[in-house]
Amino acid sequence: MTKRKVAAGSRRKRHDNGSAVVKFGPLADWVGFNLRVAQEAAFQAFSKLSREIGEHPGRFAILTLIAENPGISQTTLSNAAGRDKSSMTPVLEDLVRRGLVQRRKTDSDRRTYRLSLAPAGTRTLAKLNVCARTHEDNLDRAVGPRDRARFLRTLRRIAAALN
Amino acid sequence: MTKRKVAAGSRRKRHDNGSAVVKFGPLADWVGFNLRVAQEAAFQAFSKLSREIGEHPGRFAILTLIAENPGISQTTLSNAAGRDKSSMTPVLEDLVRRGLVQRRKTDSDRRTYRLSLAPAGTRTLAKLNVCARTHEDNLDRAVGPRDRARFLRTLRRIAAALN
DNA sequence: TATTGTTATACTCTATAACTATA
DNA sequence: TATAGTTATAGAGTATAACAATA
Repeated sequence: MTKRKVAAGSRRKRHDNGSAVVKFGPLADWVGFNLRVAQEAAFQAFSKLSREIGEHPGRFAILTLIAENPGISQTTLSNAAGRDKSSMTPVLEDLVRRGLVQRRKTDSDRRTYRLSLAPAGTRTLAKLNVCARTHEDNLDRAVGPRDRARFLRTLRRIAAALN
Repeated sequence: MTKRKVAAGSRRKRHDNGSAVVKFGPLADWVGFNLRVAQEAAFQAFSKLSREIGEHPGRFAILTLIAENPGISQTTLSNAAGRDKSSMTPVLEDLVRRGLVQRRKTDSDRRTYRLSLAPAGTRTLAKLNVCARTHEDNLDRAVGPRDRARFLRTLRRIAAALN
């Protein structure tokens, strides 16, 4: 497509069907920009895998956090996930409605819910873990086994430094 | 840990004001998860800097791409930014309205616009570049000068592999 | 017929503030 | 007074499909 016989036209972008060569300039060397592009690509890839099993990609972190911290409250969960508690309400509502998460009131403080995984939630999380494993294998291939530990350490340092 | 000896209360999370210690389990070792957390922290930090000069963080990439490719069309720009062309319409509308970007029709193909920076756009981009420089300095400090090149290479490999 | 850019529309994700019920 | 969770609402940011003008 757009072959053009080599430079018959005088313009750099004869037809410009949207696939013209674009210069990224200094953008190409900024860590921030490359971080965003890499994360977007990775998230898209994981989204695709999780949609194949009929699950939202964002549910993976939530279900894992509940599994690892049975009895956790919604507020604590929100903070761990880095979101406001009000953002969690519809998510939990969905997970409870679909029988993946159990909510029970405590006696000691009847304002809070204690969250835990229902059996269906454990099964869904297992399926999401398969997705994550596949995804991680793809990432590891891109990162390379030698650099993985160092790469992880760098990512953690970035998160720690900019918070 | 697991000190308990103090243990006046019988529960691990007496009041739970949302700051309880949370276990991240396997999440903590997934590259995908750490990539997301790092990118979110970095994006938040850049957002703060750009909001301080009254600009949306997302405008930085757009203005840079236009500056580096004067005469670029909206469709080409959209593809370079990885978004649908319809997503670009309100963004460009805003930039043109504020006098940062110039749009002119071409003679050769009167369907397309040719985009370029107006003087005000060049000035705004310069200010955004100062933000980006500051941001990049913070990132570089977290990454470390030795690892920077390797880190960038890894990010690019991830983006290339998962697309 | 195909493409550029716009419109109409809708969906996701997120936050802020006000509210309730408890504490 | 303060906190847990909900509600109402709004704002980004994005996409899909249909469209008018042009190729």
